[in-house]
Amino acid sequence: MPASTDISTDLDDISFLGRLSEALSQRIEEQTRPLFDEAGITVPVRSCSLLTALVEAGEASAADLARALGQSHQLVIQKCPALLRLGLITQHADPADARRKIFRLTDAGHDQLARIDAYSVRIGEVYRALFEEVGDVHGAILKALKALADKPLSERIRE
Amino acid sequence: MPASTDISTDLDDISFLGRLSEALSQRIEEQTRPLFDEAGITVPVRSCSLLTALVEAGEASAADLARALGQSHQLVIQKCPALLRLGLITQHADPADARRKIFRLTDAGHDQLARIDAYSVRIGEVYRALFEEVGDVHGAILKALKALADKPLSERIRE
DNA sequence: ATTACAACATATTGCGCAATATATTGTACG
DNA sequence: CGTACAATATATTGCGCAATATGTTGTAAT
Repeated sequence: MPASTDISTDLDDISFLGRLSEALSQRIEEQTRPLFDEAGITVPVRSCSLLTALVEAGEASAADLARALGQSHQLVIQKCPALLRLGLITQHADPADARRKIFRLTDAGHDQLARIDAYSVRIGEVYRALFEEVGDVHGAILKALKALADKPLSERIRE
Repeated sequence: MPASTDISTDLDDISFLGRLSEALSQRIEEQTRPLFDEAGITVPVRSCSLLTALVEAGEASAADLARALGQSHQLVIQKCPALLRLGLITQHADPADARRKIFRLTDAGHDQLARIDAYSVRIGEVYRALFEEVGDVHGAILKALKALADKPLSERIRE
């Protein structure tokens, strides 16, 4: 838990938006972890999407998962050991390609995914209600990301 | 730079909002650093507010700065060595209280702050324009933070 | 005065991620 | 063929932060 929940609203602070969105990210993760614990979900919050991608693919290499998730290959590789340790996935050599190592969900992994699925319905409702309360954070952030990708700050500042 | 700029828009992904806001935070920092370099600003993007707080206080201990910034005391302590190395601040023992160590801005620190100040005007304009383009991300995130502080996910999910 | 406690600074450790480097294996082209 | 290159996995390192633990110094209560 952060030492304070006070967030500067000062526009003069150059990095304000970065710090704001980081604060939001932290608060969400903070509040999600205990809920997961309560629901018997041991999966790291940030690896849920990895498991989802894996169950959809049936089996996949780290590189496959990275492509499916839009994450870096190294990041996937770094997440997998924890999931192996938790017994949620297994790793096998690919007989057809000695470079690849294939991941599969274990029964425990499927069980966890089922719990997550059951949970995600409810959580989706909560977020939708939150959005109605405070405005479409989701959409606004997406638009901001797209805008910054299309025209970076370096361009914007020269106009 | 992240391997991909693709962001999942899937509401079913439980941690989607956290990952979205983190992505935004990263993109902003990514794009801000080169601008700083170009403007001769060596200050770590995330320490700008620390310098600002210090110049406003004149002199301050780490605990003072933490209170002013709403950050944890330890975080301030961890940031200061880099600023000392950059020659932007100095550290002195407090003659009145042997527990405290007092930080002050150096001339180089003031110079950096002046550059940042000059920059922050322009950058404020850019952000305001961005908000008009994509909606009030700033305000939406603030509202979401406040809403989650007032009523955490754990409460919301039980309704 | 002594004792307990609060405030402060600091070190250590761990987490999640990025960046870089390296090694291995497959593929395509000369 | 063999040589260059692409793809894959992995280790190492560094950054920014949180959490925890420790030691020191001031303060207040008895």
